[in-house]
Amino acid sequence: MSTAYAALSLPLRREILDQLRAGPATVGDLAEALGVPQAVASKQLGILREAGFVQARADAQRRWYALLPEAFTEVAQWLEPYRWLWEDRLDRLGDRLDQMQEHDQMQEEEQS
Amino acid sequence: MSTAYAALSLPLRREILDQLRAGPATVGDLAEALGVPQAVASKQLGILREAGFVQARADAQRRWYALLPEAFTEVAQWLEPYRWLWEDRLDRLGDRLDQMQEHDQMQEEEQS
DNA sequence: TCGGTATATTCCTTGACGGGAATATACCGA
DNA sequence: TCGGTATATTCCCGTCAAGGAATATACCGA
Repeated sequence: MSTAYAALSLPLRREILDQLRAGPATVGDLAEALGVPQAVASKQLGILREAGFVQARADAQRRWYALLPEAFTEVAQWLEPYRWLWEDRLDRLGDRLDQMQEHDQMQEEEQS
Repeated sequence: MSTAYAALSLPLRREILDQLRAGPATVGDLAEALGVPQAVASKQLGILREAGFVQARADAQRRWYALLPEAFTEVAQWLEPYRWLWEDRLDRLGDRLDQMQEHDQMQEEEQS
């Protein structure tokens, strides 16, 4: 359960991460939002924290959990070499494949 | 073990995928390249196939396994909404460190 | 100090996975 | 048809994860 991938293997943990996209939340908030006992939420948050997906900031008795780039970056980087696999299949329609020019000239393209 | 994420949780399976980036390979090839028994390779390939990462093409007794976009796309799409997390951190690292305390203020308590 | 609140941890049971060994299945060439 | 080759499947076992229940820990307000 140490790796980031293993942490993502449980749907509940992915739901927690999805939930945290709305902003930091406490264990109780997440437990209620996802309909699971407090102990379960706490345990899974511990695993997500250990894997580097989230971070806890103490505020008296409560812990505000928030997303952390760490593990996401790890997964994204592993996935990167496979990008061609699905990319030149998704834009199969426009043929305007100017492949991988990620952070080069991303000034004004908000009308995608 | 049904989801793509669960399939990625085992290092050996990720190694198989990495290996397949070089092109299609047979079970025996992969087993030898990764130093595992044939049965182990076959079993893990079955899991990867079930998860949609690879595809098997029969050629007499051998099976040529090749990468398949399916599951990669699934993972990539799930990861996409989190992209801002690590992107505007690689770009402007060091300025956006106060993202997670929008609606509460810290009162200089690093030594309590 | 004393509840009351919020979270973490432990114990326990059930179920599933990973890997080894052996066997089964499918196919080739002669 | 008969080995020989390549792969899949089954059985077994050690290990570990998930969840529930209960408890422990830490902190607040009065």
